[in-house]
Amino acid sequence: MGRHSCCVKQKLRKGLWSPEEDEKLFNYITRFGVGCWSSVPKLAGLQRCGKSCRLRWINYLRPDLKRGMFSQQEEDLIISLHEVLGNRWAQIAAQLPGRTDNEIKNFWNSCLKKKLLKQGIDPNTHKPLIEDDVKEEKKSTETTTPMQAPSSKGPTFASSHGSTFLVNDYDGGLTEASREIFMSKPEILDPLSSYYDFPMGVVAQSGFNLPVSQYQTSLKASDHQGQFVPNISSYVFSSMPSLTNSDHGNVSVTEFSDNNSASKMCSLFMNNDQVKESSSNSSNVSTIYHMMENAAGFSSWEGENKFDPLFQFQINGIKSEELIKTSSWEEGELQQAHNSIDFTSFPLTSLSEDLTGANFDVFQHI
DNA sequence: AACTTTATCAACCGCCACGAT
DNA sequence: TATCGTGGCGGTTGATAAAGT
Repeated sequence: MGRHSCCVKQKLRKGLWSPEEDEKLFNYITRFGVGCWSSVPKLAGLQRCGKSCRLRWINYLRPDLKRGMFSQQEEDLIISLHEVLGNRWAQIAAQLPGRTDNEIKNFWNSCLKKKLLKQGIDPNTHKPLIEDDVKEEKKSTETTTPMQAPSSKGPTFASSHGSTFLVNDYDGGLTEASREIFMSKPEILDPLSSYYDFPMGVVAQSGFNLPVSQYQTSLKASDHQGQFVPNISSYVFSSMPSLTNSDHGNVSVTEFSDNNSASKMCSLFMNNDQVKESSSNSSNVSTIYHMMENAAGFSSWEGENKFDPLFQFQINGIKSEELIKTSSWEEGELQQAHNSIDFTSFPLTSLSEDLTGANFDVFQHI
């Protein structure tokens, strides 16, 4: 049979992640950044393979994940992009900030495919289905094709964060422009650009649909020199596998709006009763971290009541050998991490430079 | 209430590409 | 050139919740 997985070979843990594991991984990555995944489990004290850690971070722990229901715009964009890109979920995800390829893939397979079929559209070809096809499709909805034939139902536009691109021309052919945009130059579409459209400093609105997850986060945009500023406003680690939206309840946001975006303070208050309820409903709840942030803010975890210097190095994107030297890492590991940290893959790296002096406070540990 | 079916989604598997040696 | 380690990707599985009977 096939190869043994790395987890089997090394007798590592598999399956669902515990809140403790999440915390360890999150702690590690936020402090030291994303470097060599294969060394992460060892350094973070996890009995997992590097691949598993990577996946957990990308699909679940990353602070810039949007979570929650897909909006109609997102849904439309996914369909448009799928028409062009086929099952290239990673490329599709690159156009939807805060969404993971896994999430989009699941959404496609569980919802969008069926939706299109209901509308009489072949989810593989995006062409109208004839009667027999509908029956056939319903029998085998799981079959997919890598690259779809162009649509013949007229021009198709894919909207990506304020910009709309012609994907198919009237003949149903994929336009050269769209090929260029979606396939050769994916970076043209700033995956974070849609956040620029968000109201300043507004993290969440009342009734905001928080995800069915152990971990929640929200983002805000900043017009700060056009740079994206992630807003880590709330973290909840628990072992509850799926808190419902209503479990998280209403989230209220207060915006302090002065002219300095760096000083904008967003405060997020969770209803105390809801917090209590969430906690008491699960005896497994191990940790609830509730963080608030200032405009540049990010906080270290409870127990380290100071901002970690290496993290500061990372999030500010400033080379600082001095800061690194203060880390407790072994010399070799440090150097390796220093060399291997992928700043572009970490969402906090694009903080604008004028935020470098910002304070990183420890917020509230519930 | 008990059981079955369906839907959802986190996580794993296996393959591939790429860089280092 | 061959081999190995690693990261990334898409397909698939399996656990769980929700809905249906």
